[in-house]
Amino acid sequence: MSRKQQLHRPGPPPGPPADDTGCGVLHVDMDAFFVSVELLERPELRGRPVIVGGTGGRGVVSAASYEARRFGVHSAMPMSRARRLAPQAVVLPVRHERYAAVSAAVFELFHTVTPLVEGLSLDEAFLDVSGALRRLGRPAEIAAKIRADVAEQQGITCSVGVATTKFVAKLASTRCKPDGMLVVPADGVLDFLHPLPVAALWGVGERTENALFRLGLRTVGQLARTPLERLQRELGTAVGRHLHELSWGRDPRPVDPDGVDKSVGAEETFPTDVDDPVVIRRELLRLAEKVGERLRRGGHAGRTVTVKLRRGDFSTITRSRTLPDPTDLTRVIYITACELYEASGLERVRLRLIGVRVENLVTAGAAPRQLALDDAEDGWHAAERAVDQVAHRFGRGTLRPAALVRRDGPGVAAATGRRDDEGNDARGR
DNA sequence: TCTGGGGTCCTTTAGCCA
DNA sequence: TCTGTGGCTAAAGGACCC
Repeated sequence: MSRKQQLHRPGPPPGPPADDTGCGVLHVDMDAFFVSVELLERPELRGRPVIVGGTGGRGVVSAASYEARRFGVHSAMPMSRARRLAPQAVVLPVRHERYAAVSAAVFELFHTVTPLVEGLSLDEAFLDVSGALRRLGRPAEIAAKIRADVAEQQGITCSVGVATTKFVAKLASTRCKPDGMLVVPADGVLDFLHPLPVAALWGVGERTENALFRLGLRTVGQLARTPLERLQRELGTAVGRHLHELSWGRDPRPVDPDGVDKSVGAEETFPTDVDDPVVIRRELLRLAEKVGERLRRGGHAGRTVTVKLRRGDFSTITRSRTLPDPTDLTRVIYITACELYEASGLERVRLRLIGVRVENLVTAGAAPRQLALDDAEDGWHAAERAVDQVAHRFGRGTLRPAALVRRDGPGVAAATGRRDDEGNDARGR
């Protein structure tokens, strides 16, 4: 459960069906998705507090069953705290591939309703059903059918918000969880919105909520009646305008099925803080490999490489460099990341997390390349694509840079002729 | 209590250039 | 020639989302 989901309150009491005329936007949200998928294979756990999340020393909760939520457990909570709050809870590790498979099936079902499906994450999506009314019925009927089909075909429940805009549909689905549906009629938007707490608004997190409290604003209605200029002065022009628009139910964003990736990144929190540059560089290589492989798989290349370094005290810096040409090469990403790390002044500082990200993405085929480098680059491209293919066929890690092979690992380590902790020089591999 | 990992978007600052 | 200015881009940090 996200912080937003903690704002959940029971929906309106049952009454005559709300008027869904003009409510072409559906927000479908799976209930406790990761937990629900796990329960498909572990039905004996139904009705018990179940938590899915990182089981290591520094893990957090990814999803909690509604039984676990009764103990105050919610997503993003440190697992150590969750275990204290609900010691009897069953804790399961995250199995991303499993959730992705169920998610793909659910999205396939969405596409039988409308091609206008905008996924927000594995477990939620917007659907624009305004073009499907003649074929499938009124929006509320379509929503009910989706809920029934998901339950029947996948064995899990979802909640659906039905409204005129994405933002209101999303709020509506949150308010009717779990296993519910809520229609917000076009002429009832402000009645629905204005009593809600400001934190219900998309874009109001802890910081902004506190800032709004300092201004004496606790409900969406109070925010709506605050002059735009004052909001912009206190929160910044963009955020102030954004929240003011939302508070009046104005959200012109269409359901956009063609979202393109803007960046690809990978990061890792160490089990314990690390200050050994050799270990850090080896992790940078591993992360660069992961990012490079995903860039190539997605047909992307990017111009800007960013490294993220988080100290033991949680303070975080980022350092980035924009390259002359877009790249999808692990080698280039790794070299750049190492140079940024070395120039950061944090080489002997204890770090709890490092990350590598590539931004300013373009389609790989369209990326310009320096003529002088083309031959050498082609060689690296061929080599890295070969590694990708081996990984695809035999599994990740079958072929890997010598620097990533542990001395106690299977066989290959001996061939590198070096100690594991010397593996910091893969830049020349 | 002690904070993951994948992202997007916004703001501020600084340098470059016309 | 010097100075101011505005646009643009890059870099860095931070808030927020699921």
